[in-house]
Amino acid sequence: MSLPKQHQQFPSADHDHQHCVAQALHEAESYCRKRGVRLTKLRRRVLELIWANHRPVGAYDLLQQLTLDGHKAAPPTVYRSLDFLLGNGLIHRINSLNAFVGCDHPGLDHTAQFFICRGCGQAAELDDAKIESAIADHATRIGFSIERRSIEITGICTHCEGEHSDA
Amino acid sequence: MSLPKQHQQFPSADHDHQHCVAQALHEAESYCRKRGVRLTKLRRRVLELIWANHRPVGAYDLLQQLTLDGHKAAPPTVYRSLDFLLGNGLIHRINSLNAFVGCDHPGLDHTAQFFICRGCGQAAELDDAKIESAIADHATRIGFSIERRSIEITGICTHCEGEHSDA
DNA sequence: TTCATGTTGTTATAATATAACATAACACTA
DNA sequence: TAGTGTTATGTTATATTATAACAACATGAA
Repeated sequence: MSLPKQHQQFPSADHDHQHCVAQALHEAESYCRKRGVRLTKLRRRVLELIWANHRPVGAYDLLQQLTLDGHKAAPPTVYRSLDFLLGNGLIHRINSLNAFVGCDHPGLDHTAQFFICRGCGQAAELDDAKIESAIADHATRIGFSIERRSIEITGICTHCEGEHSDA
Repeated sequence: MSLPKQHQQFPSADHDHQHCVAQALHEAESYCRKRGVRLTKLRRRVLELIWANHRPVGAYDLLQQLTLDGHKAAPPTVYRSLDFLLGNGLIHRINSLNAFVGCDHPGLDHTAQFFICRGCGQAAELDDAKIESAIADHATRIGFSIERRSIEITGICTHCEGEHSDA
């Protein structure tokens, strides 16, 4: 029972995950209301499924979950919801995994870096000012105008370290 | 005529690209000899095709090039060469583009960051110590053991800025 | 030459993602 | 509240990216 947000940290195994999900959905609702966009039932459900844990989820996993719900869905159903959620900053895409993970502080223009544990599969979203400024500085130096970042660091998190020798 | 290496910079349009390719192939050969691995004709050709310019290239583009060569190739042919080149640090994979780009300073353990211009499609490979140490510091702080990095910054390079209003 | 290993060929298929058009839901207004 | 434009979803087909599995060939060492 701890770590109300995954922000900057890997959540411990016993954290109150129901709280993460509830808060994420609540924030998404208020955020969409504020922006005047519609968090439909389908989109809300997809977001909820993505938040099932702190691991990035693939589009076809989501599709399978929807099917288990009894929702007869096809790929475009999922991808359109994902596009909406991405476009409104409610989720992030993890390119190195072709997968999607919830964002715990919705907002279009925040930067983000991900540490991804190959042991437990969890992803921690960071917003490290030093990393961001180091990148921004380099961009300035070479006259590059940044539009998007994809910063994905893979390895082993503190909880998994030592639990198994390697894999 | 300038910029013998793409390192840290976007190459200008008129740089001596033949030189880039020749040097990359030469370095690859000596690197493979040193490591005792075989840069076969096919692998060398794939590497050469990747170095055709400073833009990341897709696997199926390479396949098409090989076919134009008269080489009747199938996807595994290309992917196996790519695996070899990746495994020996001769190319990098750009996850956000599902594409591959030549590495100009072969070596397995170097870190790398990419600035990718959506105007000209070129990718500049950086090795910025400040970015790397900012990431390493954060990893240390949260007890994360880094294995792989994928740092891809998309935007507009200095050569493309101003050339066209937007797209 | 023979064997072991590594490389490439070949066929099939998996996994991820989008195009294009039809239908349904919603929300505004007359 | 019926009509209308817009947004969202359903549906079918297909594009794009990547790998599995096994056969054939090449290379180098004994």
